[in-house]
Amino acid sequence: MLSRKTKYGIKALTYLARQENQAPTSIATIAESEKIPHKFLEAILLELRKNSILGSRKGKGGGYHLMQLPEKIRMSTIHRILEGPIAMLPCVSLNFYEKCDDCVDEDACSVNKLMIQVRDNTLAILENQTLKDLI
Amino acid sequence: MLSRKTKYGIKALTYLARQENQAPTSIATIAESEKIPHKFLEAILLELRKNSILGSRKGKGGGYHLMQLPEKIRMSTIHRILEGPIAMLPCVSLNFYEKCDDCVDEDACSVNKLMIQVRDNTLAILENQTLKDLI
DNA sequence: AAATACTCTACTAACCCTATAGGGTAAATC
DNA sequence: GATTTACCCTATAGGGTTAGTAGAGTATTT
Repeated sequence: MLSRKTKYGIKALTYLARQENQAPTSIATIAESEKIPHKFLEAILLELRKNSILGSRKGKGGGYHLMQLPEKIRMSTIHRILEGPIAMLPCVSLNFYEKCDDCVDEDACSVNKLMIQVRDNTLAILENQTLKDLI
Repeated sequence: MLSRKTKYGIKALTYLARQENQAPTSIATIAESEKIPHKFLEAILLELRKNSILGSRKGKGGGYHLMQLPEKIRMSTIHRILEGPIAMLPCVSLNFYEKCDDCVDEDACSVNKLMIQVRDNTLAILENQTLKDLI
């Protein structure tokens, strides 16, 4: 299941992507429009900023804005930042690989093979879809 | 991320599927071979039995056995029993549908559309793959 | 200077996951 | 029919994560 954090994050990003001008949008504006708890959204946008997805401006008229064009922002990137690995198992993850405690032979593991299939498919979708496609 | 419960469950099922005869296999045997905590495995197999995936026999020489041929057991079924919905969001689930609190218009929800794609793809794999394919 | 709005730290309640304990019950074997 | 084997069931506990809250601090614009 997708965490609320990721869900809120994607909704906030699409909100920003729908804005026509580059003017900053405040946390409060996004929170109200998308029905996201203000303080929770605050933390999410901060994390996206630290990962160079968003930029921010303080002071009056400040807020957040996208650092790239919506068509340049892949959903796989967003997923990895907010939700973590795309793979369903650590032993199947490309970016966060970890060996299983209980697995004697990974190549012979039935679960491993199945989940690699799922990962490849999900990854293909998330790499292909950009923020622009979600508008 | 896939829970250990599901992972252990699949491993146990493939172990049973690999057995040539129909003779019952005890929990202890599976637990040792697959390095699964005995008591935890007990609960998992019980759940699979309640869902008619497994049958059991008590007493000496007893144990668990598959109720259907491996090629008849779809991974989507197993996933739904042990892990729950295949969809990443309740509002995207076919079997466990639930409306989102924060969503005003589901048809206009960007996350919803994205996750429907992911679900359709994952589902296709899990419906197609059977226990026999995992051996 | 004052207002605005982002930044950071800390905290909490709730929930789920994993695992364990211990006894109860049914059935096969001797 | 006693014993053993192995399933069946309930309860519980620790740890970790998630979701959300609170409040003070800091930077910037008007």
